[in-house]
Amino acid sequence: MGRGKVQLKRIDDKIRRQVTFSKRRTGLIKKARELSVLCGVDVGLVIFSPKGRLYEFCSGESFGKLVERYQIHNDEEIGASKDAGGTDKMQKNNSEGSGLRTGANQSLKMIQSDMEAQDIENLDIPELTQLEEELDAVLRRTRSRKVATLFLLRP
Amino acid sequence: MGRGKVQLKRIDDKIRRQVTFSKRRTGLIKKARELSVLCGVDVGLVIFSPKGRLYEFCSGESFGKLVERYQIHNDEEIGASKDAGGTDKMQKNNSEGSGLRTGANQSLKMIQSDMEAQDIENLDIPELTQLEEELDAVLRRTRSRKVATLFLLRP
DNA sequence: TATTCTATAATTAGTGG
DNA sequence: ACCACTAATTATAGAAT
Repeated sequence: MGRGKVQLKRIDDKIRRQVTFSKRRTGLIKKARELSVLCGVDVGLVIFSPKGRLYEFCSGESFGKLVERYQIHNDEEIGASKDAGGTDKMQKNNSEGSGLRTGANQSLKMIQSDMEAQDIENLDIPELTQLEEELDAVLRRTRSRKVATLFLLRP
Repeated sequence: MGRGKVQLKRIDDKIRRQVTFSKRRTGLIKKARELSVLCGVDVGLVIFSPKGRLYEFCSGESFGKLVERYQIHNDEEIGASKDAGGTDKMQKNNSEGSGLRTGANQSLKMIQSDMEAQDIENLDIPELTQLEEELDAVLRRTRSRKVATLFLLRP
């Protein structure tokens, strides 16, 4: 799917391999999501990068739950619904000229510095779990605020 | 990809849904294999059909092996989440005896203080949007790290 | 229900920023 | 390492089997 045909073997060139990894990983996750939505099925997908970083997609329940189901799949299955995926965005910068008001953007700055710190790499499971929950909560709050602002505080 | 455009919602017609499931499932597994081969990465994929049938793909070692490892850790570290069964937990034990290591939990503390601050209430739309994206990214990273840890850091 | 045909939609390899 | 572009490959919706 592109200018050249694809050979089913490991791409030698490191750069090209990384680029392909990035593109195809995104595409694969997208297709996993489409399958789960279009057909109403549960899909779990994990991708380990060469450096041990993990990318995952999971429709509905958590990956852990899916794994549990995997173990008992010979018996029967249950149904559930939720959403876990997301699009890959990760842009940074716009540090100063963004028109951010001081005082009000403390949260934002905290998150930014948090993202730059590599501390996450050193957290253990309980810490990661707790952080996950907290982030999830903050994200919900942020989205709520956003929607509320959009609907209620129009100029 | 076909005679008609695709709408990202569950296909109503049972027959069409099943046909699509069959085709896309095949395609998804093929693409998972291509990604793993082309880029030399490990990929695990599980698909539960509505009727409980399981389809899977796994590069390298079997998915079952990964699942076993996952389960071991799941029992050890977060076995408590089993009895709850729900998605919403939100306990806030973060005192100090929680076993959090100083240094490594900088991120966590930042988020915690962030949550306590009410600054989010004062952000405008662009700020909220940016914060939303950053949180989404951090959350994704956190979950990735968590699963990666579960899979890779066996004792 | 799965597979084949094939016109068309979707993905992506190569390229440049 | 990510974004946009575009040509070309690949996947697949619909129909038929």
